[in-house]
Amino acid sequence: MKKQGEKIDIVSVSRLVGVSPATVSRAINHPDLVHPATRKKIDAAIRKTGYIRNRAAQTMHGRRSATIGLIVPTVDHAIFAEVVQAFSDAVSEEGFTVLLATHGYDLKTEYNVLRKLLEHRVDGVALIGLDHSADTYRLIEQQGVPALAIWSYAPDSPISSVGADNTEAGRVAAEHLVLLGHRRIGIVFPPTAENDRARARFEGATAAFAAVGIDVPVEWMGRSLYSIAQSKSVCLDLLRRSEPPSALLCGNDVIAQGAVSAAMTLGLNVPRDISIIGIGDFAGSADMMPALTTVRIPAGRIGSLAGRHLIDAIASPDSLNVVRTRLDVELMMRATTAPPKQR
Amino acid sequence: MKKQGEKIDIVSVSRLVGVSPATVSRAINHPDLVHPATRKKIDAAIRKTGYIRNRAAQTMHGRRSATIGLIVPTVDHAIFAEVVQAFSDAVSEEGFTVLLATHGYDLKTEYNVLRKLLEHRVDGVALIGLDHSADTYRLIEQQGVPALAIWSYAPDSPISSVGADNTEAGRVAAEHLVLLGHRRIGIVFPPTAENDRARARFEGATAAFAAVGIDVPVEWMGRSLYSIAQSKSVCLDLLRRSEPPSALLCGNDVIAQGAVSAAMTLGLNVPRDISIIGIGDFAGSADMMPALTTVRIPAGRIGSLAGRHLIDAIASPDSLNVVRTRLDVELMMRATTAPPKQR
DNA sequence: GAAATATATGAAAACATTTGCAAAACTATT
DNA sequence: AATAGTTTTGCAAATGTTTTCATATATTTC
Repeated sequence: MKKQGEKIDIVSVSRLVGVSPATVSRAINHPDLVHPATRKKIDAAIRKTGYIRNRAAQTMHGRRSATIGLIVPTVDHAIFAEVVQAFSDAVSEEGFTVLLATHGYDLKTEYNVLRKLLEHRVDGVALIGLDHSADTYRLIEQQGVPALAIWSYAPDSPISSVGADNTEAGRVAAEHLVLLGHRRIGIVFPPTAENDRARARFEGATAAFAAVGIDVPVEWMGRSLYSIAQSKSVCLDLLRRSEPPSALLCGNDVIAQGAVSAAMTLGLNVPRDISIIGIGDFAGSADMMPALTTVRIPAGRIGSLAGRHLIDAIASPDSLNVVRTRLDVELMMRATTAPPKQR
Repeated sequence: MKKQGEKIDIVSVSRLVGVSPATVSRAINHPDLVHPATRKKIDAAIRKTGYIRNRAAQTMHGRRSATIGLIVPTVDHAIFAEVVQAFSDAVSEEGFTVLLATHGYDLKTEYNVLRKLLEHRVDGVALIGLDHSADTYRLIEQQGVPALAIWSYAPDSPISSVGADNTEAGRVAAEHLVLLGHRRIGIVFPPTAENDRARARFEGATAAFAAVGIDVPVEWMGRSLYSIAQSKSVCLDLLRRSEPPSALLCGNDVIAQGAVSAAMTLGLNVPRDISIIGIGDFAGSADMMPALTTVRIPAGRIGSLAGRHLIDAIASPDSLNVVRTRLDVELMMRATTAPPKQR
């Protein structure tokens, strides 16, 4: 259906113009080094032949691959959607393309996809959070590839990071409930084993409760993955107990949405009968009914800042020092929290 | 911090083992062609040196790049999250890595990102839907790269496709409302100019209405991007009219969520006072309160099927025939639709 | 134990580009 | 018109790998 025969590479273009391949290369990569007239002829020939330069050859020569690796746990939920989009926009603007890989919250898989990205000689790599296997950290160090942790801030992170302080996010959520007067509080979180974001939030929250003498009994602690359906069923169990809590602090907005759904299913009025707070402020949280009170993590800003920082690191490979950027979280008081009912 | 000096390539590995580079290459790519003992020594050397093979060199040699381009309008919303994840999983399983690019619903940008992906010599490329610029189609044809349209099914698509019949989705939604007895119906859709999915749904719906003599007046036609907030404000306007419709057909679930939110804000009971139906069945639609009635587009199945089909097409470059795969849509009757109130 | 076959390895060309160096072609200065 | 300086171009080496072809070694068969 098409003439496969005519592969057009840089030398066929150069022949067409009557000039050396080197000049064509320069016309593309350093246009100011070639005579305007020649450049014009070359541009015309490129357009005419439909020549598309081969980045692989370029990469092989030792130049940049113009790709950046982005490794996220999943892209299936709202959680990372915004940060992935913002990051992708930021690096695309500088001519990079994103190599995307997901690991489904499995750190062993994460190591393997990192290897795969390195095979493609990505110019830099961004990971979510700071919980990674020792192998992963070793590989990054050993290959000397610019790396960046997105989403978490920690003053002692081993690699550069751009993110919010999740401990503070947990604390802010907890203090909001306390300030409203709640003392009988349940918390619903995802597994925290290989997830520093969730762990930090959990610790921030429980520390804040402990500081005012509130103790969360184990029967009010729910465990749910990032799924509305699962969270709903967990919260249903929790709220059906004879003495349910008056407020629920949820590890993120998805879990909180499940909690709201569970409460409404049981005929409870949110927030009159039960207060619910999330963390994250995902797209949609502001517009659900009732609007979700939550602690905002500025995903868009984190993503684009991360993209820019990583590109900076790539541009100046000499400065190998770790830079940590911390973005503020913000309490978004909306309609799912209120003072507890008098009883 | 690390010895940058020692770049480890295939020849340094081969030297360490005392064997030729060719043998190392074979040990990696065709292990059965090398003696077990040699292979073992090579594996050890690779592990010891931390050698990571260079796909760029491999690509340059004319082999596969082992990358697949995926171009979506956006990854920011729930809309494409599931399909992107499923697609990525499917192709990763076969050793490919995804080069992700977004164009923000702009077909000119789409053309440019396609070019960028071709520079990286992707082995195949997947696009969303069938509305693409003439330049885009020409480029695909001219470069002879296996291409696949995801998300739309059309019997006459110029390239292979895996998707649902969006016309039918629109029709199914419309007929559900008609069957319930609604005749005063509004519809809220995104711009349909460069979006064949939305256009087909719109046409399917209006055709179904016309077939039973229902005419949707222009003042009951809302236009909203895929944003809950925007949809809410559009629906608020629409529902505040003196004679509001008894049902709303929404272009997708995000818009429907905005509609539900608007209705509740106005103190209307969904579905008693107004029925609302979406299209898509995104994650979360089943669990919102009330649960959204919608027409299910099987995003996960579409994504993984698309991944597999594209890989098949890459594996057998000879068969250049177009194959079109059509997945069924399904009405998900949930809690946001009911017969109209007697009046 | 020789011949025939199968297995394992190496040498070298090929892939498409970039860039340091040198030569050539201009321009400016006297 | 000769010299010096600047701009533009070409040559050729280099990049890291794979694969074809040939050769060497091991295994089987008689």
